[in-house]
Amino acid sequence: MDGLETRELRYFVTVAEELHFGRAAERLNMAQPPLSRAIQQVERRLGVVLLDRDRRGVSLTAAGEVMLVEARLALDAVEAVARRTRRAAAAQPALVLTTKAGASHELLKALLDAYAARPGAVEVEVLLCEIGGQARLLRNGRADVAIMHAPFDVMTGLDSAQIMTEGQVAIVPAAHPLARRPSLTMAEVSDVPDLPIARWPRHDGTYPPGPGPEVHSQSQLAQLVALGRTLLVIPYSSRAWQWPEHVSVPVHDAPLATTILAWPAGARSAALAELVETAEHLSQGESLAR
Amino acid sequence: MDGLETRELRYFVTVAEELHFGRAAERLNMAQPPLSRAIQQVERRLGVVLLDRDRRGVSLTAAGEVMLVEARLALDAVEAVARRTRRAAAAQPALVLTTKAGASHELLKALLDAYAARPGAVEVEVLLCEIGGQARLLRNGRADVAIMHAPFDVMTGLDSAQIMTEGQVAIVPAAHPLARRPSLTMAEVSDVPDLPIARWPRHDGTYPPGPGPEVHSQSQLAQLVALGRTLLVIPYSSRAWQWPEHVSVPVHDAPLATTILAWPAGARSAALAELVETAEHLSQGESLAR
DNA sequence: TATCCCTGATACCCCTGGGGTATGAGTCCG
DNA sequence: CGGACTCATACCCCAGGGGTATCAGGGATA
Repeated sequence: MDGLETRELRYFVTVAEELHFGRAAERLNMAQPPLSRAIQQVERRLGVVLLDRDRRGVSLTAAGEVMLVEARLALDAVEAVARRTRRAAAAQPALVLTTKAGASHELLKALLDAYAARPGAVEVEVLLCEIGGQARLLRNGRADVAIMHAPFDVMTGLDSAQIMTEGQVAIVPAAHPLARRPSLTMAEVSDVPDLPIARWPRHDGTYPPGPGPEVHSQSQLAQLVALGRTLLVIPYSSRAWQWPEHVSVPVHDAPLATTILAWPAGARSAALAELVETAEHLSQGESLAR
Repeated sequence: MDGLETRELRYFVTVAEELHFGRAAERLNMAQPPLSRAIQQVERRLGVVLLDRDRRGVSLTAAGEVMLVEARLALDAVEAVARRTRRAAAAQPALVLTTKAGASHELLKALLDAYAARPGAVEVEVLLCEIGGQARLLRNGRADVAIMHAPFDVMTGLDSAQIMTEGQVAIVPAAHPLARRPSLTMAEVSDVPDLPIARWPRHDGTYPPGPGPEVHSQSQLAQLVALGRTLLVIPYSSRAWQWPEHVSVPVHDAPLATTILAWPAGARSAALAELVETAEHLSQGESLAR
C-alpha cells in the first residue's frame, strides 16, 4: 500500500527546512512544479496534510513536524547503509573516531596510543566536529565511535561506556577579579553581571534570549573570554584550549563531567570492541582531581 | 553521486534473505531479470560486490552482510516515518504499548489503570508480540513504548526506565522430583539430564546445538514443560502463564530480572512522558519478593 | 559424454511516471 | 488596479524501471 521513497523524504525535508517551494526546488536542482506535485503525492498517499499553504507562506502542520524529525532520522539511516557498506568493503579496515575539537586532549592521545599498541589494531582516523555533532556522525555512518561528554551531549540511541569522571573549571579572563580566586562555586560564576554566559544557537538557528554574547564556535568563545566579555565552565581536561589571556579556576560544586565513548547501538565491529576495551582498561588508572 | 532508494534497499534485503534471485523476485512480485539488474546497479553505484554468485548458488560477501544489517535498520526507519506521521495526524492521539504475551501481567494491569486515572491520559493500545520482538516494533513505528526484561531483551538504541526488579522462579513439570523442592539453585536447574533447556531459533532461523527441544513460541514451551520434557527459569511475575501441570520453584541465585519500560531514543510525545512518569511512580511501591 | 535442468545474466521492448515549461490563481503591496 | 510573488494546474517528453525471450554455465543423471 505505501512505502516512502528516499527521494520523497529528501524532498519533504528540504521543503520543510526552507518553508518555500521555490527555494527548496532550487536546492534540489529541480523545478518547482514537480516538487509541489511530489509533496502532494506524499500527502495523498499518507492521507495527511503536512504543510499549511495559506496567505503569507508555508508552515508545517503538527504531523509535518513529526515527519520532519522522523524523515531526518530515516535519511541518516539510509546514508549510513551506503557509507558503512563501502567501508566494510575497503581494503584495510579502519575506525573513524569523532570528538569535539579541543576536548579530552590527553585522554584521546592516551587512548589512541594504547589502542595502537595492541596486536590487531587498525588505523584510527580522527574526525573533529562541531559541538554536539557527534551523534549525527554516528547515525549517518561518517563515524564509528565518538568521545562525548555527559551531561552536555545527548546520547539517545547510542551505546556507550563511561571512561572518566572529572570536576569542572571556570575559564575566566586573566584580568578579571575572579581570576585571582583559588576556587569558585556555581552560584558565583553563574551570575556575574559583567561576564554573562554565552548563548549557543538552537537547532533552528535562532538564539535563546539573554544578556550573553551569541557564539557558534569554540574559537569565538575563546576569543570572547580573552576579551573579557564572558566566562565558561568546562571539564578540567578541556582546559587545554585556554589562551594565555585565560585563567582556569576550579568550580567545586559544578556537576561532575563524564567523558564517554559512544557508538551506534548494536554496532558489531571487532575493532570497535577492542577500542572500547582499551578505553575501559585505561579508565581504571585514570582519575583526574576534582 | 549516490543515494540509495528505499526500493533498492527492499530488493537487496529480499535477495539477501532468500539467497536466490528467482524466489526473491517472486516475493517482490516482479520478474527476475529486472531484479538482477537492480542489484547489479546498486553494486556498481557503491563500487562494492555484495553477493557472490558462483557454482551452487548465491551468498553474501562480508560487505553484503554489513549492508543487510544496515539496510534493515534503514527500512525500519523509513517505515516508521509513514507510520508515526499518520499517527500524529490521527484525530485522537493514542499510545501503543507492546510486550511479550504472558509477561508482567499484574504490572501491566497496574500501570494501565494508574495511567488511565490521570487527567490527560490518552487511550493505550496493547500490542502483544513474539519474544524479543519489541525492539523492532519500536524501531519501525508500530509501537511507542515497550515492556522489556533485562537481561533477556536487547535494548540497544532505546531509552528506558527501570520499573521493577525481582527474583526468578523455575517452572518445572509437577510430576518431576524437583517440583517438591522448596527452592533451587542455578547449578541445580541448569544441568538436569532429563529436563534439558529448550533451544530458540537464532535470527537466521537455525537452532543452536544442544540436547534440548526446539521451540519458537511460549505455548510450545509451556506444553513441553507440562509434558515433562524441559524446564525454564523466568521472572517471578511471569509465572502467570503456568499451567496446572506446572510448578514454580524459587531459584535463589538466579540473576535478578528487571522489568523495563523502553521507548525509541529521543521520543518526544507528552503522553509517553506521562506514562513513563506513572510507571516510575508505581515502581516506588512495588517490590516483589526475591 | 551428452542431455536436461536450474539459475543468473543479457538483449530488447514497452510504458509508466518523474521531471520540464508554460500558465493559472490567489494574495499582498504600492 | 496592476505588478510581483508563490504555489497549483496543464501538458509534454523521455529516462528508466519492469516485462518477455533467450543465452550461458554448472551440476546431476543416464
